[in-house]
Amino acid sequence: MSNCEQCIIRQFNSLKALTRDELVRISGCKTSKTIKKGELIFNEGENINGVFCVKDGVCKLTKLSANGKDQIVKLVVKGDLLGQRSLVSDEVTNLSAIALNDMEVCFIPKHEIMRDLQKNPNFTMDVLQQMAKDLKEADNVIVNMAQKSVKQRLAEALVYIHTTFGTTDEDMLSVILSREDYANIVGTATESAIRILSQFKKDGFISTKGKQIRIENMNGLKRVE
Amino acid sequence: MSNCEQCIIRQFNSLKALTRDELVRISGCKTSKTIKKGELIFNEGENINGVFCVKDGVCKLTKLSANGKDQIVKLVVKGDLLGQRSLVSDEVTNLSAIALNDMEVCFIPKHEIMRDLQKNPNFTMDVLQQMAKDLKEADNVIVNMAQKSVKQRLAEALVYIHTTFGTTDEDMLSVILSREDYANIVGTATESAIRILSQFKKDGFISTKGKQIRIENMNGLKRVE
DNA sequence: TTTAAAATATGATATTTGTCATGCTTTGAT
DNA sequence: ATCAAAGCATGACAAATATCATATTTTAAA
Repeated sequence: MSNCEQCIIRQFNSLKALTRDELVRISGCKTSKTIKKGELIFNEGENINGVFCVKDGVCKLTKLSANGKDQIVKLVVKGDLLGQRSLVSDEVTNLSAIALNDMEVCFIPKHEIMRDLQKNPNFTMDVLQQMAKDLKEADNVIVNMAQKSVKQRLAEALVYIHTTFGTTDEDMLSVILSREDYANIVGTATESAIRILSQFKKDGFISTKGKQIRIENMNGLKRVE
Repeated sequence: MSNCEQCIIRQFNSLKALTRDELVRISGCKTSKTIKKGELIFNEGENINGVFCVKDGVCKLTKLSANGKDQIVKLVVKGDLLGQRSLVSDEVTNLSAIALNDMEVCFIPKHEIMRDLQKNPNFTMDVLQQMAKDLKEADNVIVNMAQKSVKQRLAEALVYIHTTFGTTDEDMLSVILSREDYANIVGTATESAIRILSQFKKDGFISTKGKQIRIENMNGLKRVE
């Protein structure tokens, strides 16, 4: 059983605000999980009752819309805490989480961490700060959705994924998404996403090798209108 | 000088979690302001350094997009706290706030309320809950923006404004927005918003009298595709 | 009250995006 | 290795939305 106190991942999220004693207790009650690519971590409408600390891998947070399509609301990176909102509200979650590659996560039950949330102001403030940041990002997404073209949004998504998740040795984006995923990030039809990616290839902005994508001209993408 | 302890508005936001002593102190340092319709309360990029407790009136939170259009991200009601995020982060605000009708607000300086945020866990938890709720709503807006048609979004906006802000004696929506505001809520061209409102009139879903709008057939609006 | 400016309305047209159809590739299970 | 299923690609067309032009109405200032 690994140990939260020694876990480096902690530094990247609100758990860094916990004291040594709190960490020891959390260490004792957490459960580690391995999640395979494509697996569901939790589903919209479930009661998740805890938070997931993402030690490795990436997952998507999606929400089913009325027309039956999934919208990807956020990509969650290594280091993030998943399900923070479940700590604060007793409602079921409004999002689903699905692994985009193999993941390592620790699950910390709500009732254990709630103690800390109530007693350690540093921890609470950190959670609050994280949520404020999420909210600000959500505002940006709203504005982009409302005011930018599909092509611009897709270009930005590629840049975002490049800067956030980085590249492989061959400069390929290290997070591999299906064309449908790209469509669900920018909120368009799958065919439209495919067409625009093809266009980007013709323009020399990207190159592809199977599902892998390499950005060839970052500035080109940033200038898309 | 009015008194926070006796103020009913408090019941509608996180300030309800403050103790009597805390309220007395807040009462002493707050400033009341009257804001006229159309006036700017704060501007994107400003350091607001406090929260506004909205005693009366409605305002819009907007964000300027790259193409020069304002996107309305949220409408703020009587009872809401405005600028909560400034408490948590030291960054300048990412939004502008503009009054949609005459408003009464109290401004509470950040350094005063921060004390409470750090010392009263009930208050902190309440702020946290409010932010979690805002975040959930923001997710819904993202999905709607991405997946629904302009017509659907505009229909929903009308229903939302009806249920949230209510109507006058004559059943007119009590919040009066320009067509441009409607366009900026749903993220479309002003002409498109105007056209769709005209269509809704022809369909008998709404009637208008100047800028005022009356919903004539709520179910019709809810069934728009 | 008059009058200019702003907001609303609507037509014509261009552009963007979605939908349906069909063929080609890749992937993964047997 | 083979084969079906899933994913990718692209054409043809339809629908939604944006843009530009111009008239009409409303609003607010002098």
